[in-house]
Amino acid sequence: MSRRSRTPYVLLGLLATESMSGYDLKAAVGRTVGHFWSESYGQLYPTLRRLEEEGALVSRQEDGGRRARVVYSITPQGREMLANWLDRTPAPALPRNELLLKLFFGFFAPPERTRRLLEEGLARFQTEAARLAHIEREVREQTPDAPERLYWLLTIDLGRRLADAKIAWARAALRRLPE
Amino acid sequence: MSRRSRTPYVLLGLLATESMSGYDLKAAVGRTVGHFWSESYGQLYPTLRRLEEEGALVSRQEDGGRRARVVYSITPQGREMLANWLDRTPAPALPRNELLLKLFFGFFAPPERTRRLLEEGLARFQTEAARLAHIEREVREQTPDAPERLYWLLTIDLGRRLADAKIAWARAALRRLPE
DNA sequence: TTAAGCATGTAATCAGTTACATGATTCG
DNA sequence: CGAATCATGTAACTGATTACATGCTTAA
Repeated sequence: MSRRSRTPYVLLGLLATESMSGYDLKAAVGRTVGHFWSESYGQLYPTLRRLEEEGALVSRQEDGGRRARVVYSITPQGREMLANWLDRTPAPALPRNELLLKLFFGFFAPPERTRRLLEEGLARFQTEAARLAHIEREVREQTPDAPERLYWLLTIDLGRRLADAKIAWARAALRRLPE
Repeated sequence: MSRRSRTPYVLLGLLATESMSGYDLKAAVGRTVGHFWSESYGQLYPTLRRLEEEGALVSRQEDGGRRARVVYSITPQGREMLANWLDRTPAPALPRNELLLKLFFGFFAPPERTRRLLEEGLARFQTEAARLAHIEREVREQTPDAPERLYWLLTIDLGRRLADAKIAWARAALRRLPE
């Protein structure tokens, strides 16, 4: 079910706070929702065009010194489309975790290989935890009065808890592994 | 990177323990790796055929009473293919979490809607935690001597820790939400 | 008899990534 | 001057789901 793309809503959501170009949007996705979402140009630009055709966005050329950019702004219809999507309960995503898949079949690999799998995972989880801690500090310091801030912090909080849980798990798993 | 399908390896991995039909494999995926992986018939059957063409699997017809089934067994080449995949470090998956996406844009929805989002999430996380606890009991009771058991339990352990972290987060988030 | 489960498969469709193409501007 | 960054896009490909098609067997 729900094989509908969510790309339109990511773009509408970000543009609901601030007008931006496609290029800016790509960067904004990475900066703001990057720890739980991603978008590629190949989806982004065609979606922007489609949303404008549907009246959810309007664009204006902007050329000040640098290369001409196309800045998109959300329309009332766009806000309605966003609100409509927010009102629907998200379908649970089909899970896909390749690390766990390899671990599950770990019996068929040399033990030291599985050990390394977990060690590499642990390193990634630690990097992720540090990154989220950094982002949280930034949000707390740099946007003390943004009304969206609570929601941003809540998503970061889950990210941190999940990263911490993965770190604790990887450490425990390494202790339980043979050799 | 790594847009290669992992379907072949899921099938090889399951068949490395026990020969099965495509129908059985679909059920086995749900039963064993279902909490972090999924496969559809549309991927499964063509992949089985391809793997047999490549010499990684062999099939035999089996008709005992019920409808004829095609049972697949892994070959030495298949085991090598599996080992080869296990030896490679998995690429980190691009994250996609629709619940967090909706929460991130929660400022643009009525507060009670965001509250419900979290309540529904909490309910799902609790169901998931209970399901994993049940699976763990089953594995501990029913397969006390399977050599793969440690690896199965490790994947379940992460699932439980993540579910618990999500539950704690959702409760805390509900307390921080306005209204 | 009829519904549920066993069993295998294909066609249509789509979402999404990657690689490629192009060119301006800015900074070291 | 060259590299990095700004900026916008398209084409090719493929992974994957969903819906559909078919028909047998078994138990209520």
